[in-house]
Amino acid sequence: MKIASWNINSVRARLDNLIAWMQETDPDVVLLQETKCLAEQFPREPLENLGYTVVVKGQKSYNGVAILSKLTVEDVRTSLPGDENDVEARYLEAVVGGNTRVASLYVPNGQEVGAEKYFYKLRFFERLSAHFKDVLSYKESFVVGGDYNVAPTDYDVYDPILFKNRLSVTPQERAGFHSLLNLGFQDAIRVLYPEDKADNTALYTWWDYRQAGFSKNHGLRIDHLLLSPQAGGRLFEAGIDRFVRAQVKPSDHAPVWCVLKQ
DNA sequence: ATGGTCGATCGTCGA
Repeated sequence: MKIASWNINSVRARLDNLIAWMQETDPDVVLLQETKCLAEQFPREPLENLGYTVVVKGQKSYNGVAILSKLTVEDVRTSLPGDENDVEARYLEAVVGGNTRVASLYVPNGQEVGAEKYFYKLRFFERLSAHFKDVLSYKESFVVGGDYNVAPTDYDVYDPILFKNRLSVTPQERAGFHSLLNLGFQDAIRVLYPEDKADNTALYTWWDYRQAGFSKNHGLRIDHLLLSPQAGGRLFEAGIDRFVRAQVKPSDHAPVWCVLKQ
């Protein structure tokens, strides 16, 4: 089972890129973030024509997450518990293929360290921890793919000195991400590409559109696939489809994917 | 250096 996650930065602006990438890489399940449209504006039909069931949590202009699956889809959940006043479309969960629960996650960017949105981001991690504590008690494997907007360590940052205490790398944000690992999740990329052995500059998933970030490889690793212990035991392969970021009219993020046995 | 480049939407916000 191949599961891929991609912050697409508008599914309507990027539909051709999405279809070409899916035809080339043939994932069973795709987790999308920043689809940036209402559910009724989502381009379902061309994706259904490729053989995928399409599940959407939409929002006008901002955010938006989706799950595309060639496998059966059951038990869909469309929001993250813990704040009934939060209407932002950032979380979608479903069971695919009967034995694997997946979630498409778009953690708040945080805007600026200390801003109101920054604290919303930190609270969002607390809500994720509380919800995942529950989900990890279920029988099926659980894979959470998405844009976490956190570079977990300095190995995930092209210039750690420049980035010191900036958004996405503050100790508080990293603690939020790490609290998920402490629940028992594994970071799929780091299981197969450990920090001390890998070419960490090849593992970035986001590059700023501005100042030619991609051509200079000024990147961050902020998109992740977290695997429950059961899912971790099935891990066979993982990678980042960096070539997608080099194409015409790209998203500022590259997809991250993993293959689980069975 | 407080810029720069995108997308949604159409002046400006969010990233």
